[in-house]
Amino acid sequence: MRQYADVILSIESRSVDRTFTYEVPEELLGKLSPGTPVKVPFGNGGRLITGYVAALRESAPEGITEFRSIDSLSEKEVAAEAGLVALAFWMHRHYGCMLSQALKTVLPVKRKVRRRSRKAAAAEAAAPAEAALPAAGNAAPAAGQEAAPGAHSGARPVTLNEEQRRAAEAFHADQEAGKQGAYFLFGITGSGKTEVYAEMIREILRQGRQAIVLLPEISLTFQTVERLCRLFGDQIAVIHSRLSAGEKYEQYLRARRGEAKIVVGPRSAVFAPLLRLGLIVIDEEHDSAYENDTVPRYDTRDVALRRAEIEGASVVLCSATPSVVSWDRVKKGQYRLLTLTRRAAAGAVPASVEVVDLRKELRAGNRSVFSRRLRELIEDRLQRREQIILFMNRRGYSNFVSCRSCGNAIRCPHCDVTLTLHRDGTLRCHYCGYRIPVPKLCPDCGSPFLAGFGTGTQKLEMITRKMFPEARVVRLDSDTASGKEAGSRILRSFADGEADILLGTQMVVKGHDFPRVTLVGIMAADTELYVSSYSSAERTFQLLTQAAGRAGRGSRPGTVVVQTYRPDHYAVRAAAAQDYGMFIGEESAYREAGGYPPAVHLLSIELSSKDEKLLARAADFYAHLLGQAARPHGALLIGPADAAVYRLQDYFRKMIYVKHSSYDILLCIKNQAEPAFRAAFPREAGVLYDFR
DNA sequence: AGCACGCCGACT
DNA sequence: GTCGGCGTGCTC
Repeated sequence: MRQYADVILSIESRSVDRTFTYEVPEELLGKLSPGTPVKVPFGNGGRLITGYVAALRESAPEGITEFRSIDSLSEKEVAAEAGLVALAFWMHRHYGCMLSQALKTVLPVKRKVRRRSRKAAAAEAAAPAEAALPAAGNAAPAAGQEAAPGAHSGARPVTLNEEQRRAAEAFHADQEAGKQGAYFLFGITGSGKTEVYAEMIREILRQGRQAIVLLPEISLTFQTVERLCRLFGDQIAVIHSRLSAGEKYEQYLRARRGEAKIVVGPRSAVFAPLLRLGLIVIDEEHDSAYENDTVPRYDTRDVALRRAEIEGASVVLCSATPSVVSWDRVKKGQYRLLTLTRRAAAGAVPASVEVVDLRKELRAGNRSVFSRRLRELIEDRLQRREQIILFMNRRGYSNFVSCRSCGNAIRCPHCDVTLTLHRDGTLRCHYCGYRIPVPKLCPDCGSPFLAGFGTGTQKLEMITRKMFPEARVVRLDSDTASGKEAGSRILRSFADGEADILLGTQMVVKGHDFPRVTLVGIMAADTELYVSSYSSAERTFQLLTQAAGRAGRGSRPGTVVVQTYRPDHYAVRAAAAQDYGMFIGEESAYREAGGYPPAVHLLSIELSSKDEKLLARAADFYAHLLGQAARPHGALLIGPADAAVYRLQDYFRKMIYVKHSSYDILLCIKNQAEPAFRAAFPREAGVLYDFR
């Protein structure tokens, strides 16, 4: 009996982007399965190429008579789980990337751990779970939370409130009935979602299965990681960005050997090779960190759902501010909804929110970044020795520097954006990193009258220190958090009460639990609203609600001050009212009327080139091809149009959009038009596809 | 990707 | 006359 194997080659080229069928030699019969790495002869020279078995077959495919034989097993490579191979095929189809790219994405990177000092190795052997924690972590309890003696001994029971218990029991009932499925755990900020999914994980462990917990950014969610480590001890393998490739691989091995039952990590952990996957938790489901920004541009939420389907596992998405797409699926019954409506900490109630109209402040003669109300409340909190968070969605010192004589703002020579002034006297591009010292004279007209406009976190820090000299202030943004563990160190010191005011960008609002914070100030609520994107209102609402959720998590009630020039905008009003229903109602109507996801599926194509003329020709040609492919399906073609930032790092960029109610039809249109485009522009223009 | 075959310019 | 440019095409 002859056996054949379909093999995916490790060659990244569209021309070999399919499987090739080889004969299985006698000595390899029974030794191959989907995911086995092999060496195969390929091409005229018959040189040996690494590939992965995709499937085994008993009969040869039609139309081919001559077969080469698999040479040998490839010992150097890591074997893939069969489920992950299936997932790679799905990603190949769903995101239009090459099979080899999809497979590479799904496989752990095998690399040796560099030899460490004997001391470090000994410490690790003594406390394996601690080695898995973020470097500075070591399961130190956060302020206001109980220390957990003997945390490493295993799972510890937690008491859930009535609501939490009901949510967990709904999951348990389904599990006992053998029903796998997708759930949406919708709970207001501070309602104790972590405890609920921890309970679900416990159920999965009881079944002898394993779980994956996905978090948006590990360094900024160290509190959640620590809580999970306290609950599950050394059953956890934590994957975080500061681990070397070898250390990551070691954690995956622990999971595959079954030593670790739970893998906690960022989006790439959705591919963790587990023996018996039972549950994937996606915490803070709405976070844009779940969208991969390089090829393949996968959406972790969809990958998780697909992987769970392949392996017969369940998925739980969690958020206080569900993404519009996920909520649409809840409404369509694709996710079972579990709801938490009350804050879990004893006596904690949702914060009260005050909206301050900055236009009125200006009219009243207050030109400071602090409204009178916010200033008053900060003074009050400082007096009562309670903590404050200030959120400002822009880093640097001044937004831009412009000339008072000719009015020109100083721009990046590589990107179509203005340069941001930083306190060290440099002008920086936040898109490409370009930096120069601030010029003495205007580069356009030679005038010495240059001035910075707008406020970033650095300037806010300076103003805050000046206005509240007695306050201890720390700043958290990508400038101060650039070091190894700088981000979590700043957050930890704030949690330990070493500062009164924490100010910074998005990073300060990401799901932290600081019970002593009773005031959150949102300095400019509407900056995001001026970004021209169909999802800017969604991002604004999420940001404001998450920021508001940082206040009043302990026993003292919290207050949130939202400063804005757009107090009438529904994203601001809904966030102030902490009313998700109000937001989603308005937002769904807007998406429906404008023809944006989830009302339709949207394919965005970004073309880029250093050659502007060539780019224009390529974009026109591709739009023409796509138009031809789209017409019979009645799909809508938009563009080509210049990207929002037309020039980025010396590359010009144009966008083409295709809209249709069916995802499959969008894929089909892309697949139909792409070969002709590639034939005409083989490599001069970069193309990036994004399916929503 | 890599390696063949293939048809036009300046070199020992 | 031949050596070699890289355009096109194929690889189970």
